[in-house]
Amino acid sequence: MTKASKGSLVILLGPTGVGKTELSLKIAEKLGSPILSCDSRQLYKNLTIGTAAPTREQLERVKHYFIGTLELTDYYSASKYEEDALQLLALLFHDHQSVVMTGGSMMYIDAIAKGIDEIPTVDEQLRKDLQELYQKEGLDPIREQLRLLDPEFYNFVDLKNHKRVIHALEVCLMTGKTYSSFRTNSKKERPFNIIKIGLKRDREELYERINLRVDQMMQDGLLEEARKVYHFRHLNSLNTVGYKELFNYLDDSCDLDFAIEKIKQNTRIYSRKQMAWFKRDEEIKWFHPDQEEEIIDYLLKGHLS
RNA sequence: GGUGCCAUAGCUCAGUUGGUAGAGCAACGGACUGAAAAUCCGUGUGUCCCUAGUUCGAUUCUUGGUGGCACCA
Repeated sequence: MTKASKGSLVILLGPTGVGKTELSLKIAEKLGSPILSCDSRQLYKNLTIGTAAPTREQLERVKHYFIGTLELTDYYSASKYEEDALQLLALLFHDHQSVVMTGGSMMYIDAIAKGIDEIPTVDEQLRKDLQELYQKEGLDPIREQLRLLDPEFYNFVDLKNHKRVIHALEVCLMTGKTYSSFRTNSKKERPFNIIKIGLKRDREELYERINLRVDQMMQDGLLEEARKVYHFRHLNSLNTVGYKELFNYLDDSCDLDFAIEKIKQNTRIYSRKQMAWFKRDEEIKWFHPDQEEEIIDYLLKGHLS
């Protein structure tokens, strides 16, 4: 099989607010590609304003996948995304030479580009039970069990991070094997080329865009959107910047201005975490979002098959 | 105009019986494989308002300013 017949996945990544959506449309139009969203929150229905999902007009310009396809109550994960996206890509590469993937969910991107280890999905009841134990007795008894069942991971893991500790124990209890034994950390081969384009702005510029975007979201009716999903507030899908802060306001535990400031602040912090993650990825070729021509040049001259 | 109180980190404030200072929040750095917009870890960034004294040494005490607040006119 020649390189040319494989097809190319152009991954457009970068921190929130940098300008991925608009640029992804231009590039997809230029390449005649569909867009595959890689955003752990835009996947959900009814979160369009707060997640800055593509607008109806934008969705009409280019065919999008993985926007608003999940119910707020649906369970989802990076590994499920890997599965779903790979399946879809196999289909799309039948009649497209390239597909544009865009989004900022770091682990989802890596799940596609590098793969994620095969770890069994945790049984719902077991998760509930451990959650209950954690609520009642704290992390100590869970840590202790993990120490006995998987000393290797116990020594490796951040013991203060309850999510990691609990998940490792879940897997141990469910499979009867150590969690470590599932962690191979190997890079998976993909049947397509991968080109990573990173979008970057000066911090000051990015922060200003984020602040303005939050104000715009409020004008567009974010508060109303949050109110509509308020009764689902305990779900993971709504443990999301832009919603959790407004839920506090709706609970009467802070005033609206404070909630809005918190949204801005938490979005800025999130953007930094994204940059910290992306910084380590040496496969990324970085551009400013205004460098549309350069990016397309880069893709056409030798990088696209 | 008079009297009193205050001035310390980006903000709100502790504190130093005289040996150049510390909390919360913010800010910043990092980790990250099935909940990841999640979760967790780390870091003090400072003309202690200015000036002149006393002192081996002043952010701390004294003098005089400047600014703010309160009360009295």
